[in-house]
Amino acid sequence: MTAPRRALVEALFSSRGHATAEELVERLRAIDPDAHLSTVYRNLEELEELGVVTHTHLGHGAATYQLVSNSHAHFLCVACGEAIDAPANLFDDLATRVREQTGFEVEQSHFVVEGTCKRCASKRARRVASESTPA
Amino acid sequence: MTAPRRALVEALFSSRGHATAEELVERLRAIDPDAHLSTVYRNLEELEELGVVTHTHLGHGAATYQLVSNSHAHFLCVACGEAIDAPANLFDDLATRVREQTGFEVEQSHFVVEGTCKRCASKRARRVASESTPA
DNA sequence: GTGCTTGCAAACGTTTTGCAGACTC
DNA sequence: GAGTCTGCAAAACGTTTGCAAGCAC
Repeated sequence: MTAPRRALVEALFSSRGHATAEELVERLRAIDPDAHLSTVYRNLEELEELGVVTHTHLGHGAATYQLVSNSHAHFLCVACGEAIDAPANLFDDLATRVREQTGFEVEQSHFVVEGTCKRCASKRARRVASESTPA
Repeated sequence: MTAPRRALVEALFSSRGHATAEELVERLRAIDPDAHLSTVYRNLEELEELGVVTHTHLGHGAATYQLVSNSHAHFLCVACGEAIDAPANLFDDLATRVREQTGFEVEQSHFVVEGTCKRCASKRARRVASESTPA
């Protein structure tokens, strides 16, 4: 247990998910200005093997890392790119049904459901409505 | 409509999904050896804007591209990395429930559900069983 | 001929790797 | 003292961009 590793775990604890490696290293640098990105990646990899941490790819950019105990599914809006935490209970039935039908064990905590968020959906609905009632 | 573009659409049609940009350019090169990756990316981007194509990030590597008409959800096994096509009907209830509870419009065709496939799950079950009954 | 499309090469952002020195135990 | 972990620099990987030449219309 070295100092950077301890600091990384603390940063993960205080981040409640959605933390990229870049964000994590910045938090470490508040404590140790020499903290390095590759160290963060190496430790995250190790923590992931130990089953303590998962990562998620939200959209195109960098992956976000979170403690398994904190992890949850996400809704990702393809229109505005916003990531929304999904209530876990929504997926209970799905997981059961998938297991019955296909034998696949869904890991609820670690995936991304894409679509359109409320705001963008209603924006789109308004636009469509105005287009179909020409001046 | 240029030759490479036509060839790309044909390649997409014949690929039934799961085709990376790299794989697509290779298929194009069977017809035109000079076909270039950046052309593929540019055309895919355009086709995506037109709503003809979607892409999905399966695991860590390159994104896979598919025709919207061909598209479907995927199960991705975190143990062996295999991508399994998911039956679409599994997500109908989920989509309805999510809309009701959160206002989010799930786009069923374009996401990845992670977990453990049947084979890896039973492998794991066997391993756990043998560990708990020591010689 | 105009304007969009291409191939190329070089850049980009994220992640991984090789190495020598520093650390933990 | 042995072995792991770190910082650094450089590479790898997928993707994007600027540019000049080439093509469709």
